[in-house]
Amino acid sequence: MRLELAAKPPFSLYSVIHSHGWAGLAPFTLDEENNEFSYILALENQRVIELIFEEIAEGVSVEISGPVDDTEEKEISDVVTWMLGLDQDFTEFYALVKGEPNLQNIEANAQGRILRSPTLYEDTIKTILTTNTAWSGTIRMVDVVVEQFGMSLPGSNSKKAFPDPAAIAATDEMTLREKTRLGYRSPYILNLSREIASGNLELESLKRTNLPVEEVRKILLSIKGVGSYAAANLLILLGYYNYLTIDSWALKMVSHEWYGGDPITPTEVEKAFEKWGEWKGLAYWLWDWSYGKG
DNA sequence: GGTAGACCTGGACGC
DNA sequence: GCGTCCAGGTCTACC
Repeated sequence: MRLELAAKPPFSLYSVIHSHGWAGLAPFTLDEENNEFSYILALENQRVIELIFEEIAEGVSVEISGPVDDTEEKEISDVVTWMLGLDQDFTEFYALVKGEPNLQNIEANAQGRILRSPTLYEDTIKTILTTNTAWSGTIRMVDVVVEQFGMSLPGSNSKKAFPDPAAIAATDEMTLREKTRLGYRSPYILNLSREIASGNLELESLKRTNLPVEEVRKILLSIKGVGSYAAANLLILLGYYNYLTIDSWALKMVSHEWYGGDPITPTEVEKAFEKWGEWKGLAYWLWDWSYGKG
């Protein structure tokens, strides 16, 4: 079955896919050579399907593995709209950054949407697995979590969906450590899964809350394993751009760009992007780091 | 409120 | 081969 969904213009599936490294993490699959981008999704009724995305003039088309009923179609439509940010509007941001050399062509390339997972739970796990490790380590850890705890796509042993909180909550820390080699991150992942599975933490409600950004950040920071960097990353995925994802890379880039390579602190990074106000997180995210490119 | 030091793991690097 | 270092941070104890 094929589903066509409209996006607020301008839209570029390529820009969403390449907005950060998420497209390279399971259960996303990105085949640049054959121009194929897909995701294995577990529906609320526990049915596992594959979604293959393709850009069309109005937005995106989604090829779904097998027939779906009306309820499933509505769920898929909502999930894809969230993942690709089809309803997001960056008009104000484009107007604000017009004329900034390091943010040129942002509107022409339809940049601004950041690829999301279907659930904030999945994005939180993945964000925790990016901390204090190389990117290759993140790929390995996400792979093994999906492989060990995800449900299989019917007819395929290799294609699996991202596990729901209950699937991980049911295990114990020793087993999780042995199966996944997540190291000290294991208790963080287990704790988060159990809090959500038990109903103590309604993480997904943050996707549609009216709470001020500071309150949302406090909730995110209350999760073990989520510090200032991880919280800023999740806030950007949620559509709040008030905080910067200040990691070791940010310190290196800003030091080179504005401080002659001298050692700096997060305060200097904040100062460097203060002028972009509530859009500063996105301005930092999309900044053209000539040093980094070299 | 600020800051060392420890933390799992696996890949890169030097010898 | 083997040992050491460290990577897109966070937590905790201590001051």
